[in-house]
Amino acid sequence: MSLPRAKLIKNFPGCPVEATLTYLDGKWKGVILFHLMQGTLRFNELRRKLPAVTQRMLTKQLRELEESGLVSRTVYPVVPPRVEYAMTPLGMTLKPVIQALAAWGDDYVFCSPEGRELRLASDGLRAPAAALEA
Amino acid sequence: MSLPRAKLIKNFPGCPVEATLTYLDGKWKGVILFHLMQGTLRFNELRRKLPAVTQRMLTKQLRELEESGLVSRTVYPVVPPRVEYAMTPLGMTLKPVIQALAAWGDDYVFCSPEGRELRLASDGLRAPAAALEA
DNA sequence: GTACGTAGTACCCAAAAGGATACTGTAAAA
DNA sequence: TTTTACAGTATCCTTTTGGGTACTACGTAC
Repeated sequence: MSLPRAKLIKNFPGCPVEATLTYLDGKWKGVILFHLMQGTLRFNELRRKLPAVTQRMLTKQLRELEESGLVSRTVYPVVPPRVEYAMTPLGMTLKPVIQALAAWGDDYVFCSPEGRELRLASDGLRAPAAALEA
Repeated sequence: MSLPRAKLIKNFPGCPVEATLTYLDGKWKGVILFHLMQGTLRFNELRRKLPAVTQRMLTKQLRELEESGLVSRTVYPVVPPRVEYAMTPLGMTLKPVIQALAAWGDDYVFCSPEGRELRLASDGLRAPAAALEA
């Protein structure tokens, strides 16, 4: 039988947006994907890149990404253990999405230790990120 | 004093991605933004577009979007009440992000009543969304 | 013989998110 | 006279998420 996907999406308008967000959800998935985009990493390498996340949490998020099929986990049967995490081809298709998210964050979110703030470039004294690089 | 934003981001690599996700987080924000992108809506108009969400949840998500400055809420002092929700200029800057999310969802997420599934176009019998439209 | 690095699990707890249900007040329509 | 639409609140409850701490096994370096 054929898959009436288009019909389903018309019954749940906005579903594709929500659907994508479902896979990026979880406190650390965004950052993990961001880092893995730039290359394979071992468990503890990732851990060092995310000092704030606990071992338990990192494992959990990675398992979820693995289950979605966005990230692959390769175990080398050596001792001490060696486990490598990498983006799958499917995961790589997220690149434009991650880039869009990063670009918006760069331009409109002001990140400080006290919290986050959101504003239009024209609102404050601040120039957009592009201008800062110059 | 100048704002050392670039430095902060370098200390929290991946932060811009996470930062953006923070504002899209919440079970219904994606869909709400998706709909408001296409024009102003009254409370109950939105409600009808999202049959699955309760009144309490819709209110909560809208208040959060309002507090972020992404959505505006205009109350007309008439009876019965009339309240309109619209994207702010800041909210409108999210358009490319929402589009990227929607595009990816369209191409790689298969949405069915039983749940969601993720796959590469080449993996299954299914063609990418673009092909279906033809 | 003690400590370190590797990649995790197991167990417990607190906080946040989400959801069901019932209620409000006014005006117009049936 | 009862019902409907509007835009919510209030209260309570369940589920999910996130975090802290301790523990494992193995081999190597000190």
